[in-house]
Amino acid sequence: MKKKTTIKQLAAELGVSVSTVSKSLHDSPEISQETREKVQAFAKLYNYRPNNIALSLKNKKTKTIGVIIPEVVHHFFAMVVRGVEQVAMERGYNVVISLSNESFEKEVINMETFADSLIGGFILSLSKETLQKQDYHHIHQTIEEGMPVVLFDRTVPEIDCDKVIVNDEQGALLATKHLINQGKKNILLITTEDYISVGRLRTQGYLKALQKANILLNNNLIIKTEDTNRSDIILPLLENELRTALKQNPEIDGIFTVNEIYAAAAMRVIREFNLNIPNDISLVCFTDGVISKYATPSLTTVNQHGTQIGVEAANLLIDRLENKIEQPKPITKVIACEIVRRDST
Amino acid sequence: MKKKTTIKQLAAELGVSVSTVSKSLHDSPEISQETREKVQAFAKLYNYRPNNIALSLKNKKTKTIGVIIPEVVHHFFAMVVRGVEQVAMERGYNVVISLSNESFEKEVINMETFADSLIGGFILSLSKETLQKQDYHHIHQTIEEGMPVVLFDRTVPEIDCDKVIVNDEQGALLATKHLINQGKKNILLITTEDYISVGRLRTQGYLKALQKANILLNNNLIIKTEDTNRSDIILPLLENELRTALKQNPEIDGIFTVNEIYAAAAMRVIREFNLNIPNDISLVCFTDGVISKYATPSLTTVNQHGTQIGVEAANLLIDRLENKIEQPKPITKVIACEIVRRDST
DNA sequence: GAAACTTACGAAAACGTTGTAGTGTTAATA
DNA sequence: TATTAACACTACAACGTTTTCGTAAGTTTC
Repeated sequence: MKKKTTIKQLAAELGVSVSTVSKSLHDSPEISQETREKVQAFAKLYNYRPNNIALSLKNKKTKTIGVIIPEVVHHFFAMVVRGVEQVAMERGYNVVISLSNESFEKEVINMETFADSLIGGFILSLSKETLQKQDYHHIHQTIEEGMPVVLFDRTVPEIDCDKVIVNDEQGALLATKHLINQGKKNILLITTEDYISVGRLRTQGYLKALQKANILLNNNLIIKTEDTNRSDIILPLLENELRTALKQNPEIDGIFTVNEIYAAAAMRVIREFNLNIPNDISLVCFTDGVISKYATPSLTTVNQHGTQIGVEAANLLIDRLENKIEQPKPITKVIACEIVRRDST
Repeated sequence: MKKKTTIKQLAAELGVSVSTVSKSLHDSPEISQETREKVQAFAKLYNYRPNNIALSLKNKKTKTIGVIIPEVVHHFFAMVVRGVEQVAMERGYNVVISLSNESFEKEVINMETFADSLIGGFILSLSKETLQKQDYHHIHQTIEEGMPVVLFDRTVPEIDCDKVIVNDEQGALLATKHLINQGKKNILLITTEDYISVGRLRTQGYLKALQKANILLNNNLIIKTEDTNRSDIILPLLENELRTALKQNPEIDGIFTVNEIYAAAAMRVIREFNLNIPNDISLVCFTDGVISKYATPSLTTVNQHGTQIGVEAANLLIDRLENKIEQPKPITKVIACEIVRRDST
């Protein structure tokens, strides 16, 4: 077991000082060509690689960005991570991912642990619990300590920092309009309670689309559910509500859901009623994930460009870290959504 | 913007030495009760938290474990990460996740960057490209440098380290037996080429189950596909092969696929043929993910207990790091699979 | 009342690296 | 010949922390 080579060891082997080695490796003109080449050859031979911990201690900063997401087992967040990772790699940064599991407490602990150690800045999406509690002291404190923070997707106006957000309202508007364009007039919405900002915005987009098309709002056609992790509890309730809605409003000819799982539940119920998708009822949902792609029929979705969000967030953060942005005021980037047409409409 | 408090600052404020502060914070008996309390109160007031980078430099080790997975947008790997993260949190470790994107080169770069800096040990699953190339020098080198490595799921015998593996053969055997128990006799297998170890093992399990039930192997009932990320290219090919197989072997009454996506493709084709699942053809697949759960009908699957694999891997690694394992020889833990019965059988 | 011991604290080295400020040698200039 | 300049290198502090080894006082012991 050979331990890692240090500059000191190289210096001893070569009979020169530590400084000479360090400078040679950085091609400093202070050192003669000859010595430089000798040192570099030796370093290569011994497979020398600098100890980043020492560097970090010296530079008071690390080339690591921390990503905190509520969930990994989640298509959208995974896509964002992929985008962040891609940019970080290109620009020479490491990515540290941590999960809040939608818990306020874990989010706080994670941020503290990260801030304590190796992180230059944060990219994060708030947990549901945090949004419910509306307690953002940990984020404020981190920003206070001079650490750049980029919020994505689940953001709040109370926090003053760079943000990358999905244009949820526009996405929902597109989706609803898409259904209307197919001649559908009685569109059911399955959404979440309003404290989830994205749920609220998507509901707004739906309403706006109806308004634009001069379709009168029918409150019976909106189902709002609690948004918890326990889909095994939520879904049966949701399916029941949907059955009732379909029985009481047989005129329903389109359904728009704010996520894939609700769409999957909707498909199940629609099939129970022996209705055909898309002929009897068209179906569109938010989140262009695996369920939509591989369902039969495949689902038309609203793609939120998760990877692109990750890319933008990472670039924003790294630009801040490297002082490449003159503008001191926080920047908000809005990523437009796009309809992915498949067989359900 | 208030910068982070250091021991030095506390010492200056209190008019004592740095050593006294450090010892007081660690409740050393060398320091009087009175001083200790004063220092601790001050530390709390100033919101002091130790700088982990300095600690790492001093201790020559960090409380961080690196996880390298081929993909985040993948249910099984995401589950494993969740398990690792859970244990790490409990035992006071950080988790750094990085993605190889199934690329050999990225895997190597990631390992080097990690090894250079902040990592105490690795948990990883080999990329497909690495498996194809059979080039494991980067892993060997890391182990040589004294860093514990735990391999999971995609492992190879050439690497001598701790491993946590899924009992793929047993899982496949269970799945096939499950179909046989339902009275199915002509079971089609959709699997990957043999260089993917898990594909090979699953194929073996299928064969073994047939043998045990005294069912003669029919080679026409095995479809092997390339396993690339480009499912948009692979799936249409696969679906065509499946159509041919169904036409030529109308006696097929069960299908077992080695992943969810192939199962989704199978569902699509079965529906084309106007056959009923599970009455005409029963369907079982590996990977208990979202597709199986939310499909209609929901799919019977082989659950690989991803979270548990992550838990075992993390515990194994941390035990090594903390020298809690006397046994110097590598340990291999085998996690059994389990059938999750749903509506497709 | 001196030796031995305890208590409570401080000085300094160490971890690996970088950059500033020297230092000694040789060569060019006045 | 003395002064200066260029060159090629070294010494050392610093980053924040822990820990070993002192070392002053004060306290016991005989």
